Amino acid sequence: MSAVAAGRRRDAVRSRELLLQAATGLFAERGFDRTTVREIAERAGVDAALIARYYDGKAGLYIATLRAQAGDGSFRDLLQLDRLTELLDRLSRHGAGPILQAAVREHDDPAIREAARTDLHDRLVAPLQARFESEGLDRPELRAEVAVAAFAGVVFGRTSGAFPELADVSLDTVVALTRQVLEGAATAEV
Amino acid sequence: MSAVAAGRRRDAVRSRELLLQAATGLFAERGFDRTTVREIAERAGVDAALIARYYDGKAGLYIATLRAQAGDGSFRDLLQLDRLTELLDRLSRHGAGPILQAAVREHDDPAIREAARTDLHDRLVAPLQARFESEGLDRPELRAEVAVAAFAGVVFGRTSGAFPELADVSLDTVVALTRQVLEGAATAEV
DNA sequence: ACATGATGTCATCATCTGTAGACATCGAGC
DNA sequence: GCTCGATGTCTACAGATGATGACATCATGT
Repeated sequence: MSAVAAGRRRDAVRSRELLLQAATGLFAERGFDRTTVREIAERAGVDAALIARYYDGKAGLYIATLRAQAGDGSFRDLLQLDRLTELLDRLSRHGAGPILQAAVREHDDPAIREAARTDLHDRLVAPLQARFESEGLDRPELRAEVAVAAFAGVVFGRTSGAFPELADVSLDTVVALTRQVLEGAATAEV
Repeated sequence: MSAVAAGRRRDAVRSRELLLQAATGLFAERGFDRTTVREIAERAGVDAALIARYYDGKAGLYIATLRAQAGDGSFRDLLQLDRLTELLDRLSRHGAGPILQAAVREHDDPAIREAARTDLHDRLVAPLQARFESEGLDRPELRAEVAVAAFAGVVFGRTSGAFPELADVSLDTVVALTRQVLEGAATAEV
């Protein structure tokens, strides 16, 4: 019988997937540094040594979660209301995720730095930049970067415990506020 | 001869001060977790064991740096141009510092969490809140929190390495952009 | 059925980190 | 000059962490 078709008790593909999902959740909740390979393995119900085997270590697994997230959504820009709403909702609930974390903290591992930087740019900065360009604004990339940075600040602020009001407010309200903050990056005279 | 008046070879006050300064710099550059007591001691030119003796451990030293910064500046709000300029300048140069770091990441130690939260509120949120109140805006505290969170995002974005344009741009330009971002939090309809 | 590669498990290592305590040395007051 | 508290230095420990390799077990093709 084909191994792929049957529900195998030993299934490398499945183990990889379990690790990837567990890692995605934990990295989003606690960040890269504060997450241990043993925690990931425990949540995945898998032995920790498999991280080294299948992902060449913790850093490789982190990059894999980046790559996985990279394909999960559209590339619409943050100023489209549904996009902003969806992102704020998901990120407030499950944690900021590896891409936004790169906006706020530099990683030690150069491979991680580069992968995160690329993803952040492609998924969040570039779409906004394109919009600003099409609107004829000057310095579109700079404006897009500022907007994404401010967006990251709001997202982290919602989960950091430092802003009680911001943490408790309704999604719609945060969306309205954040939208106006992003507009600020577009309308500033530079 | 009085011990305090003379330049003593053994001087606890001086050792404490050296540790505090070294810790302030390192915590700002790398954050709490990534800074080790041995690094702090080395930069201070002092033995690491003195951290435990004089500050009751790493967490105590961190809180001491918070307290020290708490008294170093005025309590003007971020929308005063000179205040915004001064802060953006300093934080871009020396790193975000412990207070803003609390805006973005939750600390493990409850004592640290509480101290950082209080300082963040008193020094940044409350002044903005007062301004918004005096302008007759609704939800002044929420607006102030959003503004500070966005501000933190911009500051971290400048040093995270993820935003090349933002990192390189002149101080005046960042100030103009950030100011408009903060205004967004004030003008949004909620 | 058997050989072989794939997959999983386990024990262990090397390193780093914060902390504590023993010990040494200095300096002020008598 | 001596004593004793203050200050500094050194070693070591206990826990955590990422990584590694040896070994066991399963599944597949023949």
